[in-house]
Amino acid sequence: MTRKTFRRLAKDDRRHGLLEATLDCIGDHGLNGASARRIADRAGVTPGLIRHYFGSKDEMVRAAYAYLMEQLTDRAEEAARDASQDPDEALARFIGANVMTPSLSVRHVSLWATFIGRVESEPGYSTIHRDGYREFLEALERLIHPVLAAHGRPADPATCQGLAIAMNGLIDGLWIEGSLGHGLYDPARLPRIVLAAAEGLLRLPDQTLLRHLPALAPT
Amino acid sequence: MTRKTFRRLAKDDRRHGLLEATLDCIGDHGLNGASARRIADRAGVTPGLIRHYFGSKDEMVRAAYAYLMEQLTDRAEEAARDASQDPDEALARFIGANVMTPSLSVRHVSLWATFIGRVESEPGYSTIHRDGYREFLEALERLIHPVLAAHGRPADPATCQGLAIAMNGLIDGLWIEGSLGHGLYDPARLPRIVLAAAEGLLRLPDQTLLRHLPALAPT
DNA sequence: CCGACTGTTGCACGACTGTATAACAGCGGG
DNA sequence: CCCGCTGTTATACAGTCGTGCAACAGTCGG
Repeated sequence: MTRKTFRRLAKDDRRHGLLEATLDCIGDHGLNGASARRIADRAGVTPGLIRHYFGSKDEMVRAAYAYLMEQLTDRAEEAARDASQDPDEALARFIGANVMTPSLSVRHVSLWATFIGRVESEPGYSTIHRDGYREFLEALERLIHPVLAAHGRPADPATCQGLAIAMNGLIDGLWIEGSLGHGLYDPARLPRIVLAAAEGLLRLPDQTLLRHLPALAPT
Repeated sequence: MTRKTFRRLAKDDRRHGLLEATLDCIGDHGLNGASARRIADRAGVTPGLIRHYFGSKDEMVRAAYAYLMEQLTDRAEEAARDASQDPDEALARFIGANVMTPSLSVRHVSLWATFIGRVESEPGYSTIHRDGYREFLEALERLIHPVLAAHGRPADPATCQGLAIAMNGLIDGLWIEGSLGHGLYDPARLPRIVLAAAEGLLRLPDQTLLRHLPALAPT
């Protein structure tokens, strides 16, 4: 009986590996099938390490949720930062990025949904959810405001927030259904659909956002 | 050791009771904590009955998912059926109903999300999801078409479907975030927000849908 | 009122769960 | 080069999981 050989990793690398393995297992098998043994296996370690790094499996799953939300919001904000100085284009890029790969991902949606399903009852989840949602909403408000102002539309905070709430709903809903790829329509239609809808939602002139569609072309 | 007294129930009543208990447990404890013993307990029976009625626990959970989706789509279509002959009002009622109680329910969203999280990997779930989604989408198309036609807007099938897809996203997203009640805004604002957004999305004149807001007042 | 059908219980089984703990071994500092 | 720190493994444990099966008892037709 020879003992398994191993490498000692930097604290953050090991944590990172365990969190990724946790998300992989939850995505593949649900919170149910994501047992400590399976996760450890996927990460290439033994279950005891979970205790060492996170104290308990529950704590690790909670950390994985926060880690996922951070990934998602970072990616969205990065898409907006890529944009040129044009506020219209920035908004179009931000909105469009959410319904295209890599954001349009069945893995991400599955994980997101799995955690959302536990937000109500699992202690600590609601805070993680609220923080992620608020961050997304505020990013949206920051992008919407200059666009409204540039087109001479009312842009007071209350109006902006209401529009951001609606826009967030639109994006979330299309992101979810698009990612799940049920085959009822071609997901390639989504960027056009979402930008057209966003234009209407904000009462912008036709093509204000849609004309930036080519800029969204797959990298 | 005295044996538990019991009543023999009609097949459908017992099935129904088990499905409700399944959803209750999944809502409270997730797919994880919804063990056969706990579900049976909640239904007031012993775990053996699950095998008798559904063959296996997995099969019962699958049935519970289908049962939930049926509940959700039925409720939405009922809201539209309540509407008067006015297409605008019918659409407004349908849209609004989805972001008000009883549809706006953390229990329903939690259950829905839990199942969505498993659509990719759990055999049989994708069919249930697709059927539910298609039914919702088609209901939306049927409601949108006459409204577009009445206001002289293009209403060809492709346009209608694109708008229904966007509208479904809008409704879903607001339903989810609104139900979770994270405290970032008052959910009572949602009917106004969603109707205003829907008007813009469909390029309808102002107040086309919003003027039916009072008709949505809590029953 | 009784017999029979079957819905329902109670229990046992092996597999798997999370985690506590002791022993081991990789790796950096001297 | 080797010592010591600690990241990592291996093992044990009590609890829970889903479910197969035999016995019980409610209910209905006669």
